[in-house]
Amino acid sequence: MVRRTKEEALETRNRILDAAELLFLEKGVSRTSLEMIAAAAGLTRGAIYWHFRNKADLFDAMMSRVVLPMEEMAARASGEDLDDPLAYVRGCAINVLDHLATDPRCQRVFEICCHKVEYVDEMLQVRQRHIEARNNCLQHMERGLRNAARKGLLAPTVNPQLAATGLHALVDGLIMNWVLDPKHMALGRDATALVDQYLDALRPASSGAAARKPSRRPAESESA
Amino acid sequence: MVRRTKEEALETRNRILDAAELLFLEKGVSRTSLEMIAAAAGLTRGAIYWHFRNKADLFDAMMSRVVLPMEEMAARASGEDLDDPLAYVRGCAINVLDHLATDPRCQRVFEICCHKVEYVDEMLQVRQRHIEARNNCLQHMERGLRNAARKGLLAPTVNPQLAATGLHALVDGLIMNWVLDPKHMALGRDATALVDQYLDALRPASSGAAARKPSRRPAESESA
DNA sequence: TTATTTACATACAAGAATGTATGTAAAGTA
DNA sequence: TACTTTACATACATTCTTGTATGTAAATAA
Repeated sequence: MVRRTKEEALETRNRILDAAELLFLEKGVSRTSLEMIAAAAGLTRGAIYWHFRNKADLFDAMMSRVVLPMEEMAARASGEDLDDPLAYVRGCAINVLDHLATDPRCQRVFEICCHKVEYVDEMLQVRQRHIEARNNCLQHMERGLRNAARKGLLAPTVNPQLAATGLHALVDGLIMNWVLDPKHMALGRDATALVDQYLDALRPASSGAAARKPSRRPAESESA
Repeated sequence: MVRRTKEEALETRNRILDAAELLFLEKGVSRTSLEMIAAAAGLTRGAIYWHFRNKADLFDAMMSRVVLPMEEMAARASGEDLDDPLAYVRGCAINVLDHLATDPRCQRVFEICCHKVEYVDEMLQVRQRHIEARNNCLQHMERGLRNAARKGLLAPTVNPQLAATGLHALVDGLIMNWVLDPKHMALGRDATALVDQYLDALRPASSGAAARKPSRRPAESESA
């Protein structure tokens, strides 16, 4: 057998992850054998066991290719020192939705982790990671909204914690529903309007919607 | 072997479904063998194959015990002729959340269909059923909001279709997040406030929040 | 009462997946 | 150059699971 150089080995690793991604998407994680993945990548199971401890480890690596960049993105944007915390929160929400709407790999992996895997045993740690990422996201949002409230950018009746929970649930719900059935709704088109609609409602009556940058309004449905 | 009467057979069937529900929750659907389910119900696989064609059929029956009542509930409430369509929409959203928050079987089954099953092959029909139920729910909501708009209960800037999408995503997101980590948030407590916060934002500026029945506001977080 | 069907239990056949152990040729290293 | 390690491939043993076929005793029907 021709032994590969380090670069080629890394390429092999990525070929494995690519093959796994497609097969997980099509067959589900538990019905995809390592044999199938190896064959799809033009290898044998030996190669997979060299690069990964087992299927859970492989799954984790596949997830990381998509999740790590997003977590880093979230970590970089502290949003503490911005003079418009609401714009930061808005950017967070819209960035995620836009990224999902435009990146095919992100779409595949989201579909897999939403509908093609069972969170039991070793997979529970993936779920735990999801929970922690969510809590982190919620904290960022709540802090942003709290800052906004302090600057008088929110109506005094608004509870920042509740508003953060609501906004996060809205974005999460949009993601889930779009992943469930992408052709039912134009995520890239409506996402901005939906987030803005939610955020506008939090603003004090005086400022209205004028405080943010304009966004396209989606066309009214043609049904009666 | 003592052959059972019809009632006893139906009891057996329910025992199988109960056992499956608990095992699916604990082990995930694909890692739960029919042998395990049979043993947990004090039976053998023969009994399961008598009552169900295969695991997918059993899973479907388990889902139906929870989903059928909810679908019937949704079907009964047309909401067409109510003089307050907004109250109908509000009731829809809050009922689902309340039901989830109080019914343990609903909680288990939601957890299973959200995180313990892979939607591939035969399971795809379960997913399709989910999509159709969602579309139906969205239609009801949109019609309710459209009626509300006609009666001047909504601000003229509100797009009923978009608002329905948003409200549904909000409720869906709340469900998903609560199922993901029930102890992180008090669904029964905050659900009402979150739905009301969303719906209040849709009302014309004049009517404000006074148009609906009062609801408890959750306590402000104690953090700085 | 006899015959039939029901509601299961038991037995069988057969594949499929995993983990590990071992083989191997080339890349890297001293 | 000789040795070691890398990056895989191959082979093996074992365990699970499914579907079906068949057995059977009691309930039900005629």
